[in-house]
Amino acid sequence: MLNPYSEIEYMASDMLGNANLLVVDDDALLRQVLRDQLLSHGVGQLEEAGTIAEARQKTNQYLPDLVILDVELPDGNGFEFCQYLRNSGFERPIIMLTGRGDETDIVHGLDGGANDYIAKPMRIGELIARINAQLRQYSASDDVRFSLSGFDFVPADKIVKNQSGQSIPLTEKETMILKKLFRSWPDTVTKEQLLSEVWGYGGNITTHTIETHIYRLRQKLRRLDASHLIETIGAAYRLNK
Amino acid sequence: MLNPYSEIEYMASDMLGNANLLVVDDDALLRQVLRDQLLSHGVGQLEEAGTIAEARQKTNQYLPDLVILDVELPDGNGFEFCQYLRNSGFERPIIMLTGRGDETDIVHGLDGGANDYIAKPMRIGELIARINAQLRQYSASDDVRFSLSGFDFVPADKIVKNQSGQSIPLTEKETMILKKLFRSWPDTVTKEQLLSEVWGYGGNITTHTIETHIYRLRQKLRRLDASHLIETIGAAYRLNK
DNA sequence: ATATATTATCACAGGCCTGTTATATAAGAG
DNA sequence: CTCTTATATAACAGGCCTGTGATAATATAT
Repeated sequence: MLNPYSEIEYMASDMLGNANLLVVDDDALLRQVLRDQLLSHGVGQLEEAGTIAEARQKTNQYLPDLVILDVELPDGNGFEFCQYLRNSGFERPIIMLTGRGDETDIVHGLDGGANDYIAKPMRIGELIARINAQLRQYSASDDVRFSLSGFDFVPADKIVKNQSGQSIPLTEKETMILKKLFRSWPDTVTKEQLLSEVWGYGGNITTHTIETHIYRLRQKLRRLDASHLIETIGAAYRLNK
Repeated sequence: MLNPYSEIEYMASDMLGNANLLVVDDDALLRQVLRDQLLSHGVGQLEEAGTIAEARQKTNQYLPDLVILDVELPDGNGFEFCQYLRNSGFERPIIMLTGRGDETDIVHGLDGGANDYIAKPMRIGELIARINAQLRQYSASDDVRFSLSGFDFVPADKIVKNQSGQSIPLTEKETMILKKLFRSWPDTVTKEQLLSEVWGYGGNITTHTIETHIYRLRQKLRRLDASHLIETIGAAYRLNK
């Protein structure tokens, strides 16, 4: 299981850049501070809500990658909204924010489906780090979805969608290849990387097989007007914006 | 995406009972406190290490589901060991524990691959809740593995292993069915649940198809001397210890 | 510019996956 | 105990997946 000979250095990736966040807090001043800080840290997209009603609407509309949720809100409390989200099938990270740091509150929040719980006044660097940690872990979950320039890829369903709602089914191998490409974006992925990631050690496969699979993927993507999505960079492939 | 009509109440499941934990701390007294508390909360299995060398050995030997890791250790620091684990391919939750609650330390720990970071003296209820939260999230990751009475199931590899090391490959559908069964254990899973979970709405499938798949699964399991693993309870199935 | 190597495209075929049909066995009702 | 229903077992066949062989197009080198 453990491979002590790995030569790849662990690097905390900055997930914030591709993330779409929702901040739910009735304190407009705090929202502003968070907005400034998150934007300056390069957050992908940022939505805000001051009430639970608004949060509910924005969650549905934007399907954020992560929710930062205050406990005390004018039209209800965050614990209930968190549970509502979980009951609705929302599986993405929720970080609760609160003025009270009581242990019972923390336990309540976490047991209610929150992934993390931070007491106010929070330190912005810690918050960013915790957001990154949550996004990092979520990116390894089997609920994860990827989006790039309007195209949605849902590994669990093995489909790619375009903005018009057209959807194309993928095979197992195609899904694994695309997953690797999305996870590595904006970096390139060599054929050797695909070999070891998708086929593993047992695979008695040449790189030519990969070329064929890429060809088939491109064929399917063309039907979604996404023929440009996979580009060839030397002996590697990369997703193109 | 969101399904506001879900009738299933979100329930924070207690993941601790099936978990195998490793506590790394040089303070024997603290370890004892943790051991008592975790055992009284029904932890599955508990290993301890006082040094990094010991931790390294025990991680390899037991492959714990979660690591609780102190920062200051006699033969090195926890940050480095955390990174070592990540570099080794260890993807399971790591919760760092430390006397210092400096923001830089927290950021350092989280960016170094830790999933959570708690400052000492920690409150035991919070620690338990955070352990549960991490295990809960990990159980949705695509790295997850399941074990029951000596049989290992690795969804990502689509295989089942027994203790003698024999391994049987599973098909896609078999893997999904077994995943649902393991996730629901020790509860039963009705055929209707399998229908909606594995085939979803589009599936024009009768419950008889499920019976066939269960039959095939049992056939494969028999080759591992695990014929007893799937039992029939009325119109439902369940994993048997 | 020509030769060589790499990548893209296309067709083929074996094999595995999977839902169905058919029959046997077991469970449950009256 | 008998009849009825549900579940288990077994064989079948169509279809999809996937690696490979063959050829065309493109890139790279000399």
